[in-house]
Amino acid sequence: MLLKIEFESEIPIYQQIKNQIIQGIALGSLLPGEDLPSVRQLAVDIGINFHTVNKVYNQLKQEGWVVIHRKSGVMINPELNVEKTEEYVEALKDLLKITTAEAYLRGVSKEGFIKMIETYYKSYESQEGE
Amino acid sequence: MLLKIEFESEIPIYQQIKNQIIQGIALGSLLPGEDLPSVRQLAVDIGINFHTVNKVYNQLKQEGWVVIHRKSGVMINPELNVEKTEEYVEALKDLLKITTAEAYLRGVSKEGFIKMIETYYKSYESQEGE
Amino acid sequence: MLLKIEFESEIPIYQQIKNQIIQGIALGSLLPGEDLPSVRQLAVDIGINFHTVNKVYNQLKQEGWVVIHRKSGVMINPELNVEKTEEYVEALKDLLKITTAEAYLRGVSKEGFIKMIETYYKSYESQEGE
Amino acid sequence: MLLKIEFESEIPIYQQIKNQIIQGIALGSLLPGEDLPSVRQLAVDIGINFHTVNKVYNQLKQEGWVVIHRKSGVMINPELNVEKTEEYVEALKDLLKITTAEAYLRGVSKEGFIKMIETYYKSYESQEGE
DNA sequence: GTGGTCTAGACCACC
DNA sequence: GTGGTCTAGACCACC
Repeated sequence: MLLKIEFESEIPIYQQIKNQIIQGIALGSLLPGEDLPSVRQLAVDIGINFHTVNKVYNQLKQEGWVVIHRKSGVMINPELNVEKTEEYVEALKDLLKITTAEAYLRGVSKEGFIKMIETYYKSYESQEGE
Repeated sequence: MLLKIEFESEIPIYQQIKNQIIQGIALGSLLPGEDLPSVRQLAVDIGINFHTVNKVYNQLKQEGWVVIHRKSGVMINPELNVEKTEEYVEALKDLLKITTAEAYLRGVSKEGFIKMIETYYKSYESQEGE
Repeated sequence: MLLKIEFESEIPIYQQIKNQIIQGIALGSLLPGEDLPSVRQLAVDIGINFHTVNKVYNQLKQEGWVVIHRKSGVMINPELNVEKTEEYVEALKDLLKITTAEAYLRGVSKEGFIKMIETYYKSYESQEGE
Repeated sequence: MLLKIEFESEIPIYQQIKNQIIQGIALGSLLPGEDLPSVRQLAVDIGINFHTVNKVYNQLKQEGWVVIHRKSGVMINPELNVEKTEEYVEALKDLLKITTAEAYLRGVSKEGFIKMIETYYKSYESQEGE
């Protein structure tokens, strides 16, 4: 698990970490039940304050991606308790609505857009059953 | 052009306005060359500070969506000077990467995801040539 | 809205604040749509650090009790988006199981226990329809 | 006496053990005068540090649930020296106040709440006189 | 003026 | 050694 943080990015550091962990799970490079570095260790590795990592882990816990154990630290939730809630789908639709609008106007073809989606989905699905 | 602002949303108001204007262009409800309300008029209509509208218009101009004339106000850029820059495509890919990862893990099928994309694209393409 | 914090309590300050806000909602002393003090103001009022209040408000938001608006601050969620999820009911049962066990052994009668429950429920229901 | 510890739970392990022993007494599966496993034995059985078990037993002794003899080990207090102290009742009330408030707001009816209480009490009372 | 992010450091509970 | 809580203070985005 290698995290690449862009400190100059407008995306907050804690969000970048969250994103990469969720992507790691989708890609299969982080498996359910797998340990994550401790709050303090990851902070040192990345070179940030441990509170920032703490915030990430707590949000991931709240959303069902990880479980936190006082003793043994943090691990990817063995039962990945995340769902396709109505709320989530609505937020996804809103995001895609504006994203496709701009993409369309900038000349990204429907086919090109869908091709990207398929590429990413394939990279996740290729992990299944392994 | 009717803007619906959700004041409780976590999306900044200026971003909501930008999004809806870009979507309006994609949907054909805002046509190239069409006038937009003045900064002060729109601010009053929505009930926000006119500095916020000012910021929106300036960003839209910066990105090539609108042109601003001191005399005649703001209009949708007749030549829609927006492009599929490498920078834009990279940002789009990054966004889709994390978005598809979470969607996949939450049980949104590739087909379901693509269907959403197609629906939105159709709503934009149906405006073409009119 | 008057908060009474016990600084010597073993219950964390942020938890005490959360509890009292939820109770305030149940008692009708905090109404949906009502403004809460700003993060910094409440911190000053109580005499604690604003980060502690921030944590409270963010958790309350996450659980659907309040909405946070960057400009106008925090208010009780007008639509109180909290539900009787299976997860919640399970946690409630677990809590009541151990609580009743100890109460029973310490000589709290079933009737006495239920009387307490009824008293609290009445205090909440008496607010309905007002 | 079978203890089920959830290591991923946010409830501390020592608290889980305490809870289950108290519930065992209430349910009659642990009888006054009955021997408990030795500190080291229980620690091995559960797979935890023996200091944790030590802490549990000492707290249970402190509260009057068990007696500890250096020679004969730990047993459920034959005289169950626990009482309905004012302090205990106050803490119970505080707990029920916040618990009912949230339950009420999440749509747990008074009747449903009381039904749960009655179920648990019945499971304890059915042991009486045996 | 409002909340959001990040840093820094102290002390604590659990194990 | 692990995470949890709280304080303190800086700087930022939004409005």
